[in-house]
Amino acid sequence: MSQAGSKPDTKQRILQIAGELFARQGYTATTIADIARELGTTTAALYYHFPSKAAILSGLMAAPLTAYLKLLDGLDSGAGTPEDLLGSLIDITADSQDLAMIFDRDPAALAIIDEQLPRPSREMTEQTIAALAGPDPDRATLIRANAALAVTKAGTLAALELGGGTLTAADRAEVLAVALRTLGN
Amino acid sequence: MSQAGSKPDTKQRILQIAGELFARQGYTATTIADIARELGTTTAALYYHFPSKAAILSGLMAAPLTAYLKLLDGLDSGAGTPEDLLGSLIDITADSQDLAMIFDRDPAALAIIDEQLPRPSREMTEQTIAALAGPDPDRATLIRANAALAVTKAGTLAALELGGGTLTAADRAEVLAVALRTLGN
DNA sequence: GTCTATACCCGGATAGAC
DNA sequence: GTCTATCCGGGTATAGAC
Repeated sequence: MSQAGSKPDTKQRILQIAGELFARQGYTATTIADIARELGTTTAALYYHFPSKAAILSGLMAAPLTAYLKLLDGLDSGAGTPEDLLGSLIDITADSQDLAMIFDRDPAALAIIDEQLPRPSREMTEQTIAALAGPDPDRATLIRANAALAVTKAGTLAALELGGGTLTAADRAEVLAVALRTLGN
Repeated sequence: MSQAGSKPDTKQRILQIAGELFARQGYTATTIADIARELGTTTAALYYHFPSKAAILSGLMAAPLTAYLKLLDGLDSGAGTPEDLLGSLIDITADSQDLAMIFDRDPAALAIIDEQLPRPSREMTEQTIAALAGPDPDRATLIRANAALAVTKAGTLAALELGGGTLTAADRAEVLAVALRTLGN
């Protein structure tokens, strides 16, 4: 609860700073000292707000990861066209921003995340590919599914950069169209 | 020159082992001890063959990096259709295998590579995108160029996995076709 | 060319005062 | 809630014998 209105409480500032640094330098390469310096305090002060470096990463990942898990649950229930799925993936990527980069980048970070995940992230990716590829896919279809998934990530990140951090409606539509075309039709 | 025929000299074995480990765990996360264990010696022995961990990475990157630089030089000379370029990118990715993953994965590894590169890798990527996008690209074209580049990487890696480490002619053709379709035409 | 032993540094984390 | 001081572990790298 703490203060009601303004104060951008320290916890949030830490998360924001860490998010940027992790995205730019990677999780492992970013030190607690880096974050503290940017925050304007000492490393010890950080540990009042978070019990560990891994906890900061978790705090950062919690929301997007929940969204992704929810999306996958929806897949089991059958519903959803490839277009819906690709669109959701674009939105999750855009919302997370920095996170999208960490996700399949720093293996050390992945290991930490995997620990507190109902199922390994690897399986989550495979399930996504399977949903995109449809039943009984041949090699070419699997390749296209992998390619389409890569397009949602790379395309969204490129669009975000072009838009200075925001994903415009037009750019979103373009990324989605390209991803669909990559997938096959 | 050392022994003529058989002996898979230690230097090469180290490079091979390191390549696999770097790809699987990332450069930073892989310790000299990991490599030594796999090699069946101690860490000290490694330093007889390589002066540093970074040197191992460099030894691994030299060939594919040269190929990539040469490819970019060709771009300046005007020649080459997008199809040629995408095809070359697929081949470089397939040849390097492990390396493709390290490339834009571990930022620490990137920093090491950048040190001994005529120009920063970031510029190299930008030049590649520019070549794919063509002159005076609009936003949509830039997004597609980024997407197509991502497809060559993700598609090739997926195909390699399906093929158990080898890129079949059919798979190569499929990846290329998909990348071209992603690009626009 | 490989070993044992160890120096050295850096990063994460803790203790306890203020 | 932040500080100073410090511990501790792990990882790179070196010294020197064999």
